[in-house]
Amino acid sequence: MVVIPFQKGSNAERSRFRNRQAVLEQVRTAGTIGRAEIARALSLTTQTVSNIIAELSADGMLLEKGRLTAGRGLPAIQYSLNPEGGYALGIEVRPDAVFAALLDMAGRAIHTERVALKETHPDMVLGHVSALYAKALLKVPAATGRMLGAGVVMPGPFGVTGIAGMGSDLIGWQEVDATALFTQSLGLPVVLSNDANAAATAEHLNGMAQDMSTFAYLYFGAGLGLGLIHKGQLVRGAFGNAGEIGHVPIPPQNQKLEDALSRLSVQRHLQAANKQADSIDELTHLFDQSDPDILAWLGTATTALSHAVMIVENLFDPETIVLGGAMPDAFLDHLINNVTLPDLSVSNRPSPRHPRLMRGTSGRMTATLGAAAMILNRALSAPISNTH
Amino acid sequence: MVVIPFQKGSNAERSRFRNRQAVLEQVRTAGTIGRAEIARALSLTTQTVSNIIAELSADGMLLEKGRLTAGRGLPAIQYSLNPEGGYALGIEVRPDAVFAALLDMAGRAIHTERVALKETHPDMVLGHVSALYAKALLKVPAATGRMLGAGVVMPGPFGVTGIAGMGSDLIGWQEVDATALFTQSLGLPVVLSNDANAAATAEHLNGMAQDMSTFAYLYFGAGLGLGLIHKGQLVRGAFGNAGEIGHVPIPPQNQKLEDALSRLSVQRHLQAANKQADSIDELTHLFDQSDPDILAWLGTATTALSHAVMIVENLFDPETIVLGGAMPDAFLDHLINNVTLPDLSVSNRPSPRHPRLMRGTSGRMTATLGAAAMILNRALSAPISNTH
DNA sequence: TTGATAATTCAAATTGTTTGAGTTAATCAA
DNA sequence: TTGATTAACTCAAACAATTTGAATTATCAA
Repeated sequence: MVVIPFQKGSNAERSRFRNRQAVLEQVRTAGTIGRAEIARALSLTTQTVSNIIAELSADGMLLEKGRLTAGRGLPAIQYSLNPEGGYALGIEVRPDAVFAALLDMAGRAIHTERVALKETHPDMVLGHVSALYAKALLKVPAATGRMLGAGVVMPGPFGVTGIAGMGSDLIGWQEVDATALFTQSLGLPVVLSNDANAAATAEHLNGMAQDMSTFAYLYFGAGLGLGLIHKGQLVRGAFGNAGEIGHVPIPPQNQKLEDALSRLSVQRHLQAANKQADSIDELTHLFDQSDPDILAWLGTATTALSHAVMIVENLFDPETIVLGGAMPDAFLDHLINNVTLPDLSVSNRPSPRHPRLMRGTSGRMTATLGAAAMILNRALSAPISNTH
Repeated sequence: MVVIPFQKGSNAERSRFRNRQAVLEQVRTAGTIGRAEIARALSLTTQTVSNIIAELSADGMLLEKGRLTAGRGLPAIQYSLNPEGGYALGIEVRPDAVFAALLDMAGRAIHTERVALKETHPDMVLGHVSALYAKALLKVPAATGRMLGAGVVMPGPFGVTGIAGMGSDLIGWQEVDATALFTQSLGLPVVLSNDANAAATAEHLNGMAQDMSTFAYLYFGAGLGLGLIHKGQLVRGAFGNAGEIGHVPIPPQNQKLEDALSRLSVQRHLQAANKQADSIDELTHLFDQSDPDILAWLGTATTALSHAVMIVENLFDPETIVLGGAMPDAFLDHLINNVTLPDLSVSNRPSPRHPRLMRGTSGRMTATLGAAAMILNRALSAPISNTH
């Protein structure tokens, strides 16, 4: 894979690179599509698209899918992405474990694995990550030589922020250039981000938000994170720490949002009642039994969610807010069905195209899959250009 | 001015357009600069930059500024923007008045004017706007034929939102395509936005935030708005209504942020004390006398600001938050100097490059000048490309 | 069967950038 | 003062991409 660095000026070669990506994006979003249609969508000539498709086919990125007869004229040869044309590695580093997933270009998880982590110092983590990568390649030999890159998800905040130690930051990672370390260790292009951004990217690529270019993702991790995609691009902030919505104080007690709305919050609540449910399955089980403590927690969580929605909708005006992450489906559905949607919001429209809240991917691997999705997204979408 | 519509695919001609804009951006940010330096910054060859500069000079966009001898080698011919190379019209429509400003390419206001408005129906407003434009051209004949476009600022929210009538929306504008109306009426390319976005753009182009690519702008209008610039691009949201931070409830009373932090808020506060101060000058005067009601208001406003900062910093991770708008400088300075900056924020860094809060442009015309700045920004900056 | 329509290909033309050689004007060092 | 070095700039030719226009193919509709 040729990696072209960010350049401000354009020339023929950079145009071609851009057009290649744009063609891939068209094919991805359409599923299967012919050259002429791509050409129209991109304002290019069919000849140009033909040239690019020939190249992509030769590279094994596209598959020919026969001709589609649609009305008059020569039926168009259809193309679709070759799922085996490229692979992306997703890595999620948590304080107690490392997760890995290998996705094919269609976004399917071909292989997943986790290892427990005794300590989080970089050497330790990098060793595990390399081993996981090697194992994935062993399990999926077809991916050798076709790796598009690795997405890495780590607990933020990134960089030196003065609130180190207050959050969930990993010990030993405050002062290092994590991207460089992973790049060197894996020998792959690396994209680093937090769990919420990764999950949002996955939702954009393969999930509920495929047809939206501007949406928000409320990610339930240990705390509560916010992933923002605006005009197809992640909003990461100046230092990569945007989306820390969990820190925001909410009425009436001025508590932090994530004190009421996060996995740690449920677990603390259960603990106070001398109960325990560390896994998603256990939580689901309690919910299915209508456990009163779970229901009580969901009550306060619902109120908290309403505040979060108020903030996110009025600040971002998203098409929707997707809820996902390491929470049981049942919890997310309950929250969505019972929350009071604020009236005083720019998202309060008479006939919205999408519900204001939707449930996205959930489960333990959400962020890991999202990490890989960031790589796929990069490979399969055209750099945005001109908002003028 | 050739207007090139948004196209996803690239070709030689579109590359040239992009490179022209990129060259202009380099010249603008540098002030004066030589070709070779531009070429290095854009990863283009000096030959290419030479060609483009020849074209721009012929178009009257650039001025030659002699040679700069800097070390060895042939001294570079310096170029800078020709202030008279292009002009931008700024229009601000308020419920009771229309403001207009004509800026040259250097961002200087050459001409400003206002007319009172009896009613806000589109025909009425468009008539006034056309007249203001005609008058501006009469006053500044050099601008004829060199207009880059018109920026228009109107009270949001835009589109149908179900909270119509609750905000400050203009009567008669809910169901119309305002951009199309202004474009047709003025015969110029039009960019439409809200006051906060316009002010933020101005601050980015000519103000405190020139060297920042990601920052937030808290705009004091009648209410409180938030303008967001992320990686050099405005974050407008899916429907153009992002930034309505004034709606967000804050502790302890769950009141709206703008109930404590806006011009209407001061005025209501004064009214309750049987005082009145409708203009910025009158407010400044009261402040200078240490009026107790003003000081009391500033006290609650400071607390409210602290909450706003908490939300904005944690959600966006900006380089700074600029405070500006239709408020006296003294008020903004007082707020900045007395606010308690939240500890639990990703912006709480040990040695920040910029203060977390800064005062930007203030005064009655802030948004009007910002409206014109949106046009200058569009003409003088390269479309963003590749965040990969 | 025939004409219209639409996708595709081929070769030539076009646009804009890059390359490489040469010119100019400055600094630096002998 | 002179010559070597450095750097900006120009010119013309080469290059890399897209576009253009004509020809080919396959389907639909009358």
